[in-house]
Amino acid sequence: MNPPDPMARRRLKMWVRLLGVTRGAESHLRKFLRVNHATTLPRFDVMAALYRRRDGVTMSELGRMLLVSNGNATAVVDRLEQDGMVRRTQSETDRRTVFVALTVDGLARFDGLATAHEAEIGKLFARISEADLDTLTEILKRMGKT
Amino acid sequence: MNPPDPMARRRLKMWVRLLGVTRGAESHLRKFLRVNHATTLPRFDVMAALYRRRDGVTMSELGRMLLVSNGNATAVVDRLEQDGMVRRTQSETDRRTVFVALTVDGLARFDGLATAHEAEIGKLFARISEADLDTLTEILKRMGKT
DNA sequence: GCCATAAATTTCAAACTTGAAATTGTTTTG
DNA sequence: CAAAACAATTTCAAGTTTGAAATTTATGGC
Repeated sequence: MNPPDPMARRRLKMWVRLLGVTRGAESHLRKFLRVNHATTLPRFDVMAALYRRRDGVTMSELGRMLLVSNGNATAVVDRLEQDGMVRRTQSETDRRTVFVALTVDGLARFDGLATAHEAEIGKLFARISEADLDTLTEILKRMGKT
Repeated sequence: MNPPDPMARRRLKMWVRLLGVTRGAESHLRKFLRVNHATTLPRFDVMAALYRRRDGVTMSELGRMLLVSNGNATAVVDRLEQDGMVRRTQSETDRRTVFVALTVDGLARFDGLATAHEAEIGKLFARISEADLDTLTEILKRMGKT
């Protein structure tokens, strides 16, 4: 009925592997953040985005950076704001837009988190050879274009 | 304070790329399944797992196959069961364990879904060269060990 | 200026996800 | 056998995530 397409089949196999590796690593990181640092992956992701853009981003930009919906960004930022990790500021020139940025506390908190996170990633992928690592990064970079 | 570790840094860069590519593809697939097939990614994942193991799996196995928690598996299976796509059966030899399997309807439904899904993956990753595809799959396979 | 349209964010309901606790059933061990 | 340890699943509360609808504000054409 459907003409089997060998290339599509191979792409599917790749996708299944990709998903497996990513989910496995995410599980590991979630547990690491929870057990060792009493936080979660989404919170970490938001703080990391705000760390990269220290002078603040709008909610829309934040969602775009993390590839999550607007509603999601609002929810996570709400909780981080309650914890005093981030601060919202209304734009002066456009009252629709809201800037989010790390507070001083948030920045201090993230400093520790980022170091630990990087070290954990280092451990998590320690078994990958240097050659594979570079090849993989290159291919992923090409895939990311668009 | 923290000795910068160039290898860990490179592993982190790779991880950020990996996450970006995976999230992007997941978003695309979610939308595809919703708009064209009125279903969701988690539902599809469960049905795909049950398709691969046509004679049924236990709830624990299902969770392990998909790398999700027990509670999650229960919830998605509950909804699929309500829709008549899957069926639960208690084990005769161990009354704690429950087998889940696709119903006839579920199987028919999945047939269409799987074809469309594979074709969409084919399109989604069409830009990857054949060489990259194989290299990537090999590396991911090595990473998946363990 | 006024109105339609567009843009930024929040709100909302539903679904998904997690991890811990509770339930139920099995196995091991004293 | 009884008790303890273990195993499979469900339940539960909290958090995450989505996409659509609602809200508020800006902008462009008339």
